Amino acid sequence: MQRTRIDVLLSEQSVGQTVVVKGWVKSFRNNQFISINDGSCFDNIQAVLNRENYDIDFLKTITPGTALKVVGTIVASQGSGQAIEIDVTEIEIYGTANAETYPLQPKKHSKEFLREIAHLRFRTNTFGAVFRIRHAVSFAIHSFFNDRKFYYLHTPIITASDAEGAGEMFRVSTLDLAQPPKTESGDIDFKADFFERETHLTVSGQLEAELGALALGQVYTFGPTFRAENSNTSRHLAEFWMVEPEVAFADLHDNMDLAEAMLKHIISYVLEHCQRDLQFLNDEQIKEESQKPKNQRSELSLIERLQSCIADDFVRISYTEAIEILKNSKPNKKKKFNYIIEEWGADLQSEHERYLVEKHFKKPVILFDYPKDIKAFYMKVNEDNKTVRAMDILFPGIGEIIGGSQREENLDVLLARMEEMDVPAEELYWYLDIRKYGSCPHSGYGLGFERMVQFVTGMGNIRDVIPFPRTPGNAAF
RNA sequence: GCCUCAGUAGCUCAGCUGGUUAGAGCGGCGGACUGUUAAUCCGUAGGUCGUAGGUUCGAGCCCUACCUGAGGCGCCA
Repeated sequence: MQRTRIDVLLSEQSVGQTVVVKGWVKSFRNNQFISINDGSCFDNIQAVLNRENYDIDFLKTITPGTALKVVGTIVASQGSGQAIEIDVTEIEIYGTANAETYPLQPKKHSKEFLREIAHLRFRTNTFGAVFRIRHAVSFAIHSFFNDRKFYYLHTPIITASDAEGAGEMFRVSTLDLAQPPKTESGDIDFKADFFERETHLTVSGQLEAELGALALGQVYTFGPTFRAENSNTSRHLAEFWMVEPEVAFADLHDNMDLAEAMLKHIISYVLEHCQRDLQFLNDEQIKEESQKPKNQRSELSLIERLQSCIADDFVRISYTEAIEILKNSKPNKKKKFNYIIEEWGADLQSEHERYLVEKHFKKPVILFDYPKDIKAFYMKVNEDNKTVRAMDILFPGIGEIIGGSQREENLDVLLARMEEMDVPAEELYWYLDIRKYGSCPHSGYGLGFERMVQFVTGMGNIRDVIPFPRTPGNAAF
């Protein structure tokens, strides 16, 4: 007999039907009630057995974590916690979980502890919900771009270019670390390496995505990205997933429109398809915050925050306007900021971004037209020759979730910028060729996938929204 | 990389200004009960108080170094 998934069983509620359910024991009460979860949904099914029919030593092997099969009839539940339950006729145990050593107890565990047992944390309510939602976010991204006729482009993970300027890179090499081959001048001889040149893990697929966009029209990448920065924060990973759409003939405003529509699509999709999981995370966070003093609690619950994000247009203001707001803000005047905003040109710190999003506007903010000196070489220079067509989308609690720009399509201007910023033009000849032959205005952005999942699930630490986080000093599992 | 805080039983934590046998809840184990909802009740075991030094008659508590974790900052997505 085919097994029935618990999500199907709970939604169909076919009383009288005989079913086979396979899953893991959440709890076993009274030697009679087994709560079983199979990962198909948040909720468990309660299997009820007649303890008279079983040996006590057999019943003792049914402990939290045990994998088993039950066969039985769906009946209306006599208890109040659930509508239906299974009247068990047969149990088969696949794998026991020794209660003396199994670390997951039916009690609250800290996220830090669960991070140390990341191989088991999927089995908890919280992480089950988080990883079902992570899947939904991923699926929503693909459906959004597919519906708009974007092509999913797989850009390389191993890259030879060291010129992307997006941070420290991880080296890829098959050379003997202890005794690498040397050139006559004593340098490491990468000609002897696997790719016959120096290679690293990618820090961005953008440059390659641009190549695709200028032929396929509109493309997006969605893949792993690696940064060897020594970043120790709740929103940085050394290995993370990034979504990078790139659109030909799009200017910065088209780019902002696309990004805002995408973010709203993802949020709507999750609100519609992950109700039960979201409700659980929502309630957990209310419970957690009830321990805190009132002024530290969030004004809106998780679900309210998500709903408010899709209800209104995001605020769009230029960097120059943002500086004016910040200059005149209370924390700036009272010198509460660690970095006081004094003049145009200052790079915004996360405290400033948070002020704009969380205090001043209380909704997502898109900042655009940044000073060129604080932005990357490939961003299009405005007519004022002071700013570039860059945009960052700032989200409450997360900060920068998207960074993007219209790209510089003019070859001479781009070359001048690369010269200014010490980006070696020879290495990027292929990137420049795009400006030489059939260049056109184009734009794109990068979305930090885990930051999006963080926002949607309300998880405070990015390490809790990726199955096996890689951070400085940590690559377990 | 910098700053701050923390590390006590398997987990979550208490342990007053340094004072004698280091506590609780949950979990484990043994038993009772039986339509339970992280079941309940009774009993019981479990700790080189992160590691290494030091101060002191005496250190879980004070000092130094290191390790680990968390929060904040920087780098960014």
